[in-house]
Amino acid sequence: MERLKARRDFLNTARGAKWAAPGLVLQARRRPKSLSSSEPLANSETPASDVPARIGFTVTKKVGKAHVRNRVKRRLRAAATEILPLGAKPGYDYVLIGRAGTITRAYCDLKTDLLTALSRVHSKKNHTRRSKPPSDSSSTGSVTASQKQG
RNA sequence: UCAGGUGGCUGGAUGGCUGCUGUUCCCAGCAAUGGGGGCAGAGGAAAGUCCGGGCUCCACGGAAAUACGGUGCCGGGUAACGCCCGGCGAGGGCGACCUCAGGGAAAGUGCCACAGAAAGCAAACCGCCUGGGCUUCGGCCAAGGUAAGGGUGAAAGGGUGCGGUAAGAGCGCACCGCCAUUCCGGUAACGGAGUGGGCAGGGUAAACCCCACCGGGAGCAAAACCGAAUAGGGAUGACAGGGGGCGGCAACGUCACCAGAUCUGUUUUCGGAUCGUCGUCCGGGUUGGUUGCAGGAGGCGUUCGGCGACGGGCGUCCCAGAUGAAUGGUCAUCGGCUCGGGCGUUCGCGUCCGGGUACACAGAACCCGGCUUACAGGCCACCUGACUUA
RNA sequence: GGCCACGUGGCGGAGUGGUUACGCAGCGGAUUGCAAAUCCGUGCACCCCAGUUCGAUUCUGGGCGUGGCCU
Repeated sequence: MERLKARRDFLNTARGAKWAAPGLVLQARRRPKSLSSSEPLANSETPASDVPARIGFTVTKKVGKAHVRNRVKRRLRAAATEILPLGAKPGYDYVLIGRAGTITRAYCDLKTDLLTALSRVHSKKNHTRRSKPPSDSSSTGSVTASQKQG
């Protein structure tokens, strides 16, 4: 699977849908054609379904020192190569963010975390983060939030 | 047996499934490429970036000097070092052994708060003593000699003891310390012995400073090469703006009109500056790619020289090379750690059963020599002290 | 990866070898019918560990943390 390498792609993906599991955080976004930077071949004639999904990893310094971050990235990469061919959609960019609990979480739980995060992200794929949150949050909370914004 | 000291080593193991990077071989293919196999793949600190080099670029006549920074007992090792080895001195420990930025304070300057009479040049607050004067006989006054005692302080101008004296004082003597000098040992730092001097010269140089030695600056994101698309720069060639009317399907032709936009000086009048489209060429070089980039002050073994650091000879081996960054993920068994229980015990622990487990510190990024810091557990060698037994 | 700078109350921010200013914030009081403003008073600090020194926030060494630059 192709990897995300440029900082611009990571920032674009962070504007998409997001789901936080106990073991990881998943961000996903359908790739716009004009912003596909690292692929000069992807012109407008190829449909989006032929463009493969891409995956990137982010582990910040808050998680730990260098060898801890390496280990977190390896576990996320192993889980992604197992799970993403089952649940990833073509034309999407995915970013997996490691957390402090990634290194201690059991591997099967990590895989279920990734599966639920994929389904959650795809269920709210039409909404960006700026729009109203989906029906998970209670109605009173959304009302107060809208009142505060007003 | 217990308690220590020094030096060195190690840093979980095996297997199954499934991945990554480099390299090589085989097969298919014109090629691009695809499939399969073999081999190699993190550390003692890879860390901190604190020193020293290699290498690259810049500056420069070889270089030297000023400023600045660093180092600082002596001798050796090394490419070099602030590192290492051996020795010396001082301090600590019963000892094995450990620690030390360990040159110069009689070249100069500064500082030593508070307290204290006095903080650096010698002086005298309370005191002590002598003779004199006055006296209400309690003492007081001025002169002189002292620095033993008190008090302050981190520090008060050698220390202890004896003699000595009106009281005292290196005033005299003994020992210790200090200074100068001679001889001996040592390459030297330094040590030992003798003689002389009654003793001057407080501390601070991780305060300025003096002396000796070292240092041109920046760093592989250095540097070299290849090199698009877009925007922008330079040269050159061609065309020159806007809306309207008329003719024409359109391209375009023609007619008159307006001279444009931005910034700015100025009260205004009035000025000043910049700005178009297309083609070709040149130069620069952002994403990216290649080199730099792993055969090196290399590792291992052996032998010789040396107390040692280390050096010489011989043999043998090629041993990570990623770039959003590979060297793994997961499962099982064993091992380790830990918890609970049973048994034994020389009370240190051993063994059996069951449970848990995150399994020390920590991830190469151009390379090398050091230093510093972090580190569960385990192993080896030598040495010291105490106790017991023979 | 490489190269630098800085750590002082809750916050900002001076300072120097000898018990650390100042401002805002906090607390208490005065003033006011009640508040604000004003005035008075008060508490809270030199990142950590060693060394030099009689004495370290300062000087030196080592850690830890924060920030910046090169791309």
